[in-house]
Amino acid sequence: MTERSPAAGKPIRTAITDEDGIDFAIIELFFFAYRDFTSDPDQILADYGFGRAHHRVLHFVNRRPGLTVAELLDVLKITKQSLARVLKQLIDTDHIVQVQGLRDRRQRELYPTAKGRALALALARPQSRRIRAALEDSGTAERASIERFLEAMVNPELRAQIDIVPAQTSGKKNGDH
Amino acid sequence: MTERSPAAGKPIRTAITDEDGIDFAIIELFFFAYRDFTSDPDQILADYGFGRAHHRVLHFVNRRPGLTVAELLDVLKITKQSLARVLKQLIDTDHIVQVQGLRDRRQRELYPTAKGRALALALARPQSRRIRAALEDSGTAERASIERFLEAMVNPELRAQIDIVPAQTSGKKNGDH
DNA sequence: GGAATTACGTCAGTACTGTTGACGTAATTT
DNA sequence: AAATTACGTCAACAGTACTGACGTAATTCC
Repeated sequence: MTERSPAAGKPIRTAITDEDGIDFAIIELFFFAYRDFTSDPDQILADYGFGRAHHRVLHFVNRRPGLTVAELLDVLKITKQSLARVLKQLIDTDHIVQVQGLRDRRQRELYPTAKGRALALALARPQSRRIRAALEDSGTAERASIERFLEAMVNPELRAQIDIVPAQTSGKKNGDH
Repeated sequence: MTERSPAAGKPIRTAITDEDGIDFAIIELFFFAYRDFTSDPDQILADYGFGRAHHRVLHFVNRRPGLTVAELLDVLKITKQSLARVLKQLIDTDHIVQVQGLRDRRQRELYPTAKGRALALALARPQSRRIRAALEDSGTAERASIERFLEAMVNPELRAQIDIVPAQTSGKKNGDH
């Protein structure tokens, strides 16, 4: 009974290889890297009784203050109901506030509070530290390669989402005059 | 009532920036990239009634045939109970077989069946295609940078897990004579 | 050889995040 | 005035993760 099921297929004893041109090396690296990348904030979130979903909402509301619920759903690619619970908790705990839209009063613009801003920063800090460490000996060229790669991994139709953030690396700040 | 909660904090209307040296650009790219990276296999898995957990188990059993349950738990960093259901389903559907360990008969060595091997390949294919497309115009140097970066993102203590896979890029196959 | 430990399976209970579908309301558009 | 849109909410459910506990067979320790 312990051995194997009666009519089971035979065990394959050779490791899967890069046959068929499958890039297992990067597939696996990506899995490990993302697992550890998310583990840092997870520990902080646990103190607040929050999960990864809260983190994502908090992140994007801080990155794009004033975005509407519909826009947030579109960025996160989850359903309204999934967002509802999480968003409600963030509002109840005063991390996020809703402001009625000016143009369209049906819309709720989402903004972080000072508390929400602080938490978003606290969550991003270890992740950024990890990235900085990983790029330690890398020059700007390597960094550019990595950014290009990650961007190219995103579905083309959705790449627009990435660029919504107000470019602020250069001197171009707010104000359009 | 629609406006804002009574004693809520004031909305912050400026976007979070790279102040404090936080690398939001890569944090966000990593999120989008991983989201889309996992979306391809998710669709295939749905046809089988499987989820992401099944994928991960299937992947590692194919990559390291003969690994034990304990080793698998260590790689996936999940608990026994989380693995149990998923593994049971994969065994019941004849994707994976257990073989009693030779050295230690308490251990169950896990092997893919032909069916399990085929599914693992089918799941990896779109991911590999996406990676290849993302690396399209990249040379070997860029690829190396990206691999180095991803590896450096993994917790140092756990980097050993990555190297367990039998190196097979070079001619060194099985057999030690 | 007997006791402790290990590897694994399993049961119970719970939490978080995600899904679909339906319904209501207020605001905007046609 | 009617249709549509943006949002909130309710119900029901699924997948994946957790903790803690218990049992069994095999191995190791003394």
